[in-house]
Amino acid sequence: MSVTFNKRDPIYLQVMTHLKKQIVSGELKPGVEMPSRRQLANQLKINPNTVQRAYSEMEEQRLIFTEPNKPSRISEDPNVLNQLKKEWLNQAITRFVSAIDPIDMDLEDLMPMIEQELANRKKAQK
Amino acid sequence: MSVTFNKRDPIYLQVMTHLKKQIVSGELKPGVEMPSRRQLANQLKINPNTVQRAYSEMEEQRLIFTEPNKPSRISEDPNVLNQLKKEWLNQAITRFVSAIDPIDMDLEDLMPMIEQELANRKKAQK
DNA sequence: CCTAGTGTATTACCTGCTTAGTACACATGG
DNA sequence: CCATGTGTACTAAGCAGGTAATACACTAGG
Repeated sequence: MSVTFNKRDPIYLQVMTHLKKQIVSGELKPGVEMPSRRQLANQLKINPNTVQRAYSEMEEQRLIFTEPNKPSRISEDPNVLNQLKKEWLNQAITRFVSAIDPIDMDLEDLMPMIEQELANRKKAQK
Repeated sequence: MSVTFNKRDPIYLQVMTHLKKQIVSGELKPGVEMPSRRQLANQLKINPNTVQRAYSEMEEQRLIFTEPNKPSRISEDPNVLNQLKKEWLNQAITRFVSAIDPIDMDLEDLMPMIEQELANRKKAQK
């Protein structure tokens, strides 16, 4: 796992977003163990407290759960996971439409640009 | 002009985004006078310095220009304006694709949701 | 002339984020 | 039994960025 942080947003939020993305994509499956706070902090070159903040907020959102003295794990509750995907998708669309709205272009003309960008991503992935 | 600010992002950035949006949409036409720093600040219930910061950054980006002791005005340079639209569109698509990428859905299935959201916006606009 | 309105500049304050340093309870493996 | 690794909690410090208060130079209009 590697993340490139921007300077604007708080690190703990970027970590959360990164993890949520992995949950949505299925990279992080329900029930799977998360890296420990200290491990992840070491890996990302950040402070363990910052990871802790990300984790504890995700725990509040029921996305992960922690049994005493054991590594945190991804939630297995289908409701929670579906809700996450739902909100993730919803936010993506809302933001996109909000950005696209002031532009004088039809949706049909945007499609090819989106497909182009999707293709670029797959290319860069390998 | 009215804006609803979120608490996370700096106000001056939100003001910039708001103004850029208006430029992109054509609400703010080239050469038109901007509201004065104090006026806009008063209207948005924020500090004049915050507006000043937004304005001066937009001036650096050549989106507005200011003759001494006169209200700032929207740029009339077609290159600058086209560049803005280009970047705006580009960013919208990049962000959207980045958000949509981890989701296991085809573009065809997303289209109706986008159109739905677009319709909602027009409805709420009036 | 002088008041009110421009833009501009400087300074100080304040909040939030990050880091660091400890400390504690508990479980596990050697 | 003990060393190590979990999660958790608390405090302190510092840093950076955003915001606010104030003052200044200039212009236009009454």
